[in-house]
Amino acid sequence: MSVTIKDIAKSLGISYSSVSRALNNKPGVSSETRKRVIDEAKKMGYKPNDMARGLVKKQTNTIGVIIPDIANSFFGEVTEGIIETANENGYTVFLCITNWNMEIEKEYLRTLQQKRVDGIILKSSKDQEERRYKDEINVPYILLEGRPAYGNSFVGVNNKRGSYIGTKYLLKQGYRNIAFAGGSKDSYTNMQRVQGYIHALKERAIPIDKELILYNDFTAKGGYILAEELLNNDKNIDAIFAGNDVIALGVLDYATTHDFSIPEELGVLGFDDIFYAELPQIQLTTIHQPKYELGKYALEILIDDIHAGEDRTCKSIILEPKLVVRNTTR
Amino acid sequence: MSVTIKDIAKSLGISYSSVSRALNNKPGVSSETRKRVIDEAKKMGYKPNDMARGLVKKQTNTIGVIIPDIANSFFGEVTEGIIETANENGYTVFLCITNWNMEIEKEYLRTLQQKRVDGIILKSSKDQEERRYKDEINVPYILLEGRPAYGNSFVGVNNKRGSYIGTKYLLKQGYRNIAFAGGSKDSYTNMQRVQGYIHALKERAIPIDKELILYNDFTAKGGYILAEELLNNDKNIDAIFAGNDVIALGVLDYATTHDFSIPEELGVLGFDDIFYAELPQIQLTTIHQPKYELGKYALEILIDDIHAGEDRTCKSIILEPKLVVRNTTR
DNA sequence: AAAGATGTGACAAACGTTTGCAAATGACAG
DNA sequence: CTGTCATTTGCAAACGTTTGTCACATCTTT
Repeated sequence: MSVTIKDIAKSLGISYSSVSRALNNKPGVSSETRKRVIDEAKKMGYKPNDMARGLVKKQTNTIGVIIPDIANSFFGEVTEGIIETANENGYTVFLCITNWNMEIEKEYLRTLQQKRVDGIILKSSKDQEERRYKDEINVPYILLEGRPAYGNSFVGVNNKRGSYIGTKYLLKQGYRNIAFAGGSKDSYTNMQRVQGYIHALKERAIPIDKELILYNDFTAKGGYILAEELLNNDKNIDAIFAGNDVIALGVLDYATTHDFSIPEELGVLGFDDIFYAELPQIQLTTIHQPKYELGKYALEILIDDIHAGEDRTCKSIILEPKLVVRNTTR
Repeated sequence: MSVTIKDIAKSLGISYSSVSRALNNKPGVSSETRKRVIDEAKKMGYKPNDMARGLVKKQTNTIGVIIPDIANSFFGEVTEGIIETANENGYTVFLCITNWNMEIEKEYLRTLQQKRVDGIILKSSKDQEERRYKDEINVPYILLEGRPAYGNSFVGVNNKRGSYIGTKYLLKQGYRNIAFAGGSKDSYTNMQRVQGYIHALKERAIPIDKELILYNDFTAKGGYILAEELLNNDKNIDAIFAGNDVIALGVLDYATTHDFSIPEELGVLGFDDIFYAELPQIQLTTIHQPKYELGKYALEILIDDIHAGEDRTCKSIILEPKLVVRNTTR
């Protein structure tokens, strides 16, 4: 079928080990033979077979990345950080999208290991499951944005602090009845954000009203539904802290189509600072996460872990979020 | 290191060919041995090595997908169609993002072939280059959304017709000085859209003013720059047809921040119908492309081509776009 | 001119599978 | 009790590489 190292050897009348050495810039071949080999390889259109190579070298220079949703540009930007850093380090990224589906996530975890990737970066769709993976995954892996470390490396942001800052800001701006429109209740990230929100309220001795804390999906649709629910009771809600920017978008959708004036009548605060938060038509006030850096650090730690081999020690990196004020809060 | 088929064989005292047959549901082993093998494999945590397997079977059940930009949700949705259809058919997708960089594109093309993917779906960053690939790619591949077929399969949309419909609609709505804010001049897709625009104008005997047809990137920034240029001359432009929705977003950005009233004073028309075109804050009138289907058909054709082997015959699928009226046109 | 040092290239094993073929086993009929 | 099957199992080659070891030339050095 395709040209192999042996074909080159035969055509040049030398042994194929010499061809291999020539092509890999290994010592042990004269520069003259090396040149002949390289020319012949190009002429014959030789493409090394990474499977054969991987088989003997026991490494693939490939790392697997599993994320729930690429349409959410939060993950898009993180992924960008991962891929660029990977390429700079000579790794290729095998990107897997689970669509928030745990079955698919497990499937990918298996596939990646069968492909013998050198390491895995995982954002699980369900933080609870992560501890189980300890036994199932036997390559270096690192958890992204979820519950820190069950004996594995971790990169994430200080979610609790982020929503604490955000809630404090809303209070400072004079909002009094602040609701929380959360994502999945199963999400550790989400619950951390709720914690920060509660913490800020308690600090000001404001009683926590459980009915103001609702959960749905991390989607615009989820936000729309929660907004509808929150704005149609007698609670006089004057601000909604959304679990993330996508949710906030759904909240804004409901609010603008139902004539709530923003930011006077209703303040809206997001979390993530994805790229359309700053579109002039949207101008969402939000908590900024360093997304590209998240990906970059994840990959860098992973590579450290890979190089360290069996006796790797796990690390956690927690980055600090910050408030970005735009037009959806007064 | 990790458990192999030989370890299982040794531990069970049988030959490793039997283990292989048992694990692959091949005939030639008694159901009793099969059961013992499967149990032992699970117990030992056996994970087949896809590289070794791929080496002998000469197939990887993996297809490579190369796209310029995942942040552009047009590609995001197409990719979704590809990945889901692939999984349904037992294939895994190796996703590669080039960032509109031809160097990276070529690099990935090489990498994918070294990994011996069974086929490739390619959206090139520069349609011109595609004809060159004929010799460089020696696995089945299919071009996505660009110039149809140089002897390879193709899936795309009728761009010319799309912009023809769009321009006609703008005229019908009473817009008279319609400019075109295009993406890359190197893009065949882009030029087809320009053609459709010109065609519609000519049909109405409106003279073509070259100064109203400008090019930049397929980015929001590009759109912003072009809008600035188009709206600051004496041409009295009353509508801008953007090369795609992302460009349109940039146009809207400029227009709203510079007090053009939309849609009265300025009509804006996009192309693609990506998801935020329908956000209530945006409500962009645009030409809809069946994105998911584009990806789905691309994959299906590719699989056909793979199965057909050497004597595959190339196919082209051209889908029809349609107009979606929202609020950026009167 | 003999001995050692050096550089070049060939040979073969190994990586973890699949699979064609041969061998062993057992059942059953003649 | 032998011969003929069918079934189950084992052996070994193959896939395309990398790499340790060894043999051979060639070139110094004394």
